Amino acid sequence: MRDAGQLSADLLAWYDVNARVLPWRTSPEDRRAGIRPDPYRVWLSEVMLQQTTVAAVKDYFHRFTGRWPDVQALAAAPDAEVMAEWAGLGYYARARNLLACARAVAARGGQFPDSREGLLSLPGIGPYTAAAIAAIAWDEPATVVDGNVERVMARLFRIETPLPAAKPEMTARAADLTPQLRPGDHAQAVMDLGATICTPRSPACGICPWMGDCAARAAGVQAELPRRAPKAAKPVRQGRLWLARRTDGAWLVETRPDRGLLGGMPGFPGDGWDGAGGPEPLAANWQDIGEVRHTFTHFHLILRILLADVPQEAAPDRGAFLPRAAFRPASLPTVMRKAHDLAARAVPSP
DNA sequence: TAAGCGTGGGT
DNA sequence: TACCCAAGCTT
Repeated sequence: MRDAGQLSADLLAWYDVNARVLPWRTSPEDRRAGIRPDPYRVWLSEVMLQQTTVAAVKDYFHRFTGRWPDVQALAAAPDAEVMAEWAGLGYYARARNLLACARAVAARGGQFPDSREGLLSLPGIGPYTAAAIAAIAWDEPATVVDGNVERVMARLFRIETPLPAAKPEMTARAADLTPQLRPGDHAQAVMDLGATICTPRSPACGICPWMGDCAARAAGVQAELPRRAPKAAKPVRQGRLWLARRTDGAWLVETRPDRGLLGGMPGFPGDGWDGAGGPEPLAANWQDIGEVRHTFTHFHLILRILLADVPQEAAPDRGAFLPRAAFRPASLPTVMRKAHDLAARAVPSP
């Protein structure tokens, strides 16, 4: 295999031609002119991209930056508005940490820390995101290791050790490859390579700039790497969700606890499936209108949906009625939106 | 350290 | 269909 300098040079040449055009990236002309991207946009995109596909992030990124163009604007936003804008993207702790981080940065004058250590101390910024900001926004020779980099390193160096045990070795290999020249472009180039050529299945080795260097390719095992420890089967949980609709069209909604599943998000009162539920929120003529199936990261969920039309003076024990004009299904987490959609189809609104 | 934490698209 | 997995972080 050639040395690290040759590998990085070929990768950067490939990237100069094949870099993906993404909303949070600067244009090729700006890159050639040495213009760095806005750290706020780099940070926001990196947090959104944690365990989330580029396709899913794009619209959210546009809405967030359109509404909150800088970190001070985001820091000043009400919690509920940010959570509502994040609804549907998942991993809602990210949104809570995003706001906490924005407010910490705003409190220090709106400047993100320029060191990896400083970035790591902020909420929601871990080893990957700190390195990504340092490399992409500051052009520091930080080594980013995400799922793409793990896969590329596993194949290039034929690392047979399963993840996550192999992560330290992959990090070390990736660090060896990180150049002093254009480290930010290098970091993005490895990720683009993993996303577009060195893909999980059917990698396009024939057009890979590292084809001749790849140990897994030489051995014909590229499609089998990286190996992973077997995953535990998802259990099935069952429970109920109560959807109370007032005669004026208001829905009974409660804000979930900050910690735990769907933390900080609005939802319909439930029981028996999330450890945060309770008894039915009010006495009513509940009608079982069907079930909602939803899969979370670590369990399958089957929910019976109970719907009731209740009088204007109904006084719930849990949650509060959200007026029709203020109720937007798009501001609910997906499982709750599914339940609402079922109810809206089941019985015509008053 | 390992579990908890969402969702949507691809195969 | 069922499974994989995606620019991970927190506790």
